[in-house]
Amino acid sequence: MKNELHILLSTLLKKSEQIEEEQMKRPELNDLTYRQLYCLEIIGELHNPTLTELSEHLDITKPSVSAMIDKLNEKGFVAKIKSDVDRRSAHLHLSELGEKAGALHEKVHMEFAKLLTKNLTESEIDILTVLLKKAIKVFD
Amino acid sequence: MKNELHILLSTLLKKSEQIEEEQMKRPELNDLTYRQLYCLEIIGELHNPTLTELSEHLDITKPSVSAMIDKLNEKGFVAKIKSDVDRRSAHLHLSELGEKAGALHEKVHMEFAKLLTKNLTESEIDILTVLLKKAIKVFD
DNA sequence: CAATTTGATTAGTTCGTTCTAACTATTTAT
DNA sequence: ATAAATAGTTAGAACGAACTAATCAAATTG
Repeated sequence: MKNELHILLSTLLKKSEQIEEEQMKRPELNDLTYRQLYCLEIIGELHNPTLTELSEHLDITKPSVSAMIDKLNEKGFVAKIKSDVDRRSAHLHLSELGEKAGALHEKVHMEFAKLLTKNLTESEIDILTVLLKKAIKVFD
Repeated sequence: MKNELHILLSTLLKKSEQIEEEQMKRPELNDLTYRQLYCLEIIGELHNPTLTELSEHLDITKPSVSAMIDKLNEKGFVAKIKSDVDRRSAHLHLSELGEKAGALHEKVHMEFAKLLTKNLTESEIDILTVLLKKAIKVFD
């Protein structure tokens, strides 16, 4: 019995991984790799970071980031905008396409949640919410 | 209110991804890549497949699989055992280390479930189980 | 039995991701 | 104003992951 929840959660997690994989194949993502997508995600979170800032957050060297951004730039996902304040540095801006791609991870989670609540009534959703909120405290 | 569950699930999924990432860094995995780990997982599921079978399941060419297996063999995760029935072919066997690595994904899911139920009472776990079982039917 | 098919390998290529070392351009500090 | 620090780039190397084309050896089939 106790094991049952484990199996359910395992199914759940596998499903979300599967949904993500499917989403990665969407043609507008132009064969983005997971790494490149993650990069866009972080750029979105940091709000137009410089190359150095991005490099620190990704924990890879600046030349690596530079190369990666070049590719994302060629593919039309980001633009490098020279700073007026410090003319050595440039800020990374997501294009419309880049924004969409960067939000994909979050979107997958949302889609997943929507799917998961499809078979539940309002009150069941409320109970589930309360339980998960309690369960999740363990992560604090 | 309705959105709250979405956010909770998003947190949950992110946490499971984070746990997986941490597990990947364990030294006994000997710098296995995600792809290599996945390969071990599939070998485990297929029970000593031949190279061709593995190639079909991974949906990559045989030379690609061959190269990958060579690396996993060097690292001590798999062995190639020549078949007695068909002497052209070899069956892939996981070493003890390979077994453990291949089961990691499942183990992460189990660990996650255990963590998640830590703050819940028995009856709460029961309710959660019922709700998730109902919710999960949407995937059939 | 000869011809074809099949299982696996080898050789060579491409691309992504990362590194270090060395460089340019600009800004800051002595 | 010169020296030191910082932002970013370029060049060159290494590895992983994938591909195609060609080959070898064993098994199957006509």
